[in-house]
Amino acid sequence: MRSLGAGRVALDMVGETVTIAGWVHRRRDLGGLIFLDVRDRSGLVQASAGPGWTAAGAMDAVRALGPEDVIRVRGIVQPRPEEARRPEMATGEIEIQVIELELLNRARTPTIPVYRAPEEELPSEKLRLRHRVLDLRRAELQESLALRHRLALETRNFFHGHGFLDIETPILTKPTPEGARDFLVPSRVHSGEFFALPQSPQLYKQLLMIAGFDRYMQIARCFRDEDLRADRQPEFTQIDVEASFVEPEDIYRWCEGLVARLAPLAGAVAEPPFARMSWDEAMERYGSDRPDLRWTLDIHDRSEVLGALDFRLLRGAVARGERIRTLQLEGGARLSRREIAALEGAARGAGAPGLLWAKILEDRATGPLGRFFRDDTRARLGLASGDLLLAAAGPDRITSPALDAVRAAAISALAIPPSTRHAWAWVTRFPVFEDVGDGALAANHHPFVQPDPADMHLLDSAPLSVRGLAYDLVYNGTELGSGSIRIHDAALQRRILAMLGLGADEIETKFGFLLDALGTGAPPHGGIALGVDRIAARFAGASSLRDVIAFPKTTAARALFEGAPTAVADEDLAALGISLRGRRDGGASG
RNA sequence: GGGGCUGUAGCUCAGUUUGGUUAGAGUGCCGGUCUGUCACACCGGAGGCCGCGGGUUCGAGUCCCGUCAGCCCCGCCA
Repeated sequence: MRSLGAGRVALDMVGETVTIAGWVHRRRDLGGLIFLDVRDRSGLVQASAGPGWTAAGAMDAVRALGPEDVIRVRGIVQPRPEEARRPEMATGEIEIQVIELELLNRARTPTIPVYRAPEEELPSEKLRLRHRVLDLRRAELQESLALRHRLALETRNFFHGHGFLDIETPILTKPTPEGARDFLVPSRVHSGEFFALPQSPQLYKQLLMIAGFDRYMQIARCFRDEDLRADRQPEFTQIDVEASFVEPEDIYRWCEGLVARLAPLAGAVAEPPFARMSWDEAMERYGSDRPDLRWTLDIHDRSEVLGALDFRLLRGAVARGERIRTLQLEGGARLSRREIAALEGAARGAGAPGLLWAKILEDRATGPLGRFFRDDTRARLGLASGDLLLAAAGPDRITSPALDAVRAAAISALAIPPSTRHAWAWVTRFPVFEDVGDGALAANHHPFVQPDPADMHLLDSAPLSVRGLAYDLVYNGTELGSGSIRIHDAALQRRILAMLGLGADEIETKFGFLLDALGTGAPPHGGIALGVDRIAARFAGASSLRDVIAFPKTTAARALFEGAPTAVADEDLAALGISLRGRRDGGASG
């Protein structure tokens, strides 16, 4: 139907007759001479129609074209006149002189424009999602989805090259008590019973290890029925990896090798080995388990110096066993009161009661904290004239997130240049448990993380101090992946589940199949899952996952194009043995 | 579940602070002129449930209450 893509027409084809097919991107009608930009996935090319080379009938057809009409053009590749060349465009040196034009399909005037003038705003996201086929025709989204394809292809090739098998796991699975809410799927055959869509293939990949598959990978769709964010969709895609007889180092090596091959596909850089940092160190130095290491600015514990000042608030904090932690900003004294107040606002927004500060001037220190400085305070803190000291006092669970937020705000306010553009890091040794109050424990990650053997003696006495063989891959402050070595011992797995508050019966009902499998001779194993949507969004420079997903959901978890979810007919529910409680919307449709 | 922002022509937005005659602009669309345009240019025209419902008022795009939708955030979620 066509001889090549519109964007592939090139200068060395001058004189050739070509046939292209695509959409009318734009038409410029000069009267006797008409120019068309013809677009397909490969790009744009200008077609010109004029009486010297285009028959009268074709001329009329060109005159009648509107945007997004689908056409086929046969013509001769010609160089443009000298003064009409556009070297900045891929096909700007040439044009196709129209001999023949066929209208393949008429388009109604697009509700939202595909063509966009320079600096013209995008239509609202609501309309972009409702008219997604038009939005997807834009070069940016075409390129984002093409990037996703290249990432997926390279990923499969990489793991294939390392002996991994791509194995599919079920979409209809067993509801899990832990973690996120499940999407439930009613079983018609077993009325009153439900499948769940997988939150991840976690248990299946462990079962595959136990079954002896050694090295598994899958680009897997995952589902979590939780509220959305710009970086969270109810269905998302993971590069899911698991291997047997491995240690964390093996996983790091594979992931670093993978990322080093993926990054160049998007013009990013990843140079292994990546930085390593324990969770404790990340929280201590950056207040976050996913620190943005493009900036080296870090947090210091200044309890000793600041707690000794005649400042009741700080003395009290230290007396309670709390700490005073600071960020010291070189040149930060140039910030205005208003700008510093914005930093304080960042701290408050993250849950801190406030933020203390001191401006270091030539001969003195000012501000609510600077007023209390002693003669030697400045020297003991290593502060220089022009610096700004920001301090937060309190328990770490308050000061860490607050200083993390302040750090980001300060970097932005002072326009501190990053020391690198691509900061990759492993954050390791996450706590196995988190405190959910009243002495109850929850799994910090999931209940299958292998506790560090060195911490095993703390399991009963100080479970919150137990670190796991768990690790996150962090890129520029975004968590792109998360994994761990798993528990392969049935007794330990049972013990951990019990610590999480599950009764013996519940453990058997919910996890009996796993424990049973572990008892059949499970190899030591571990793995990781990398977020494809996040990787693609980061690499494509997209601010939202929606820009790297063909048909994403809105923040209210709706699909605007096709209109899902939707009510269903009563008879369909009846067949599933389901009746709805209370009112329901009228628009039931089968 | 909670907080914030937004909703006016097909699209992008003014107008809402301080209620007042006929709600504007750009672009797109329709018609016309135009042989080197590429945001073509020029002339003319059509196009509005001011998200929806209620209230206050002589009078509501504008004020109040409710509601729906989109986006951002907290909770939630790795």
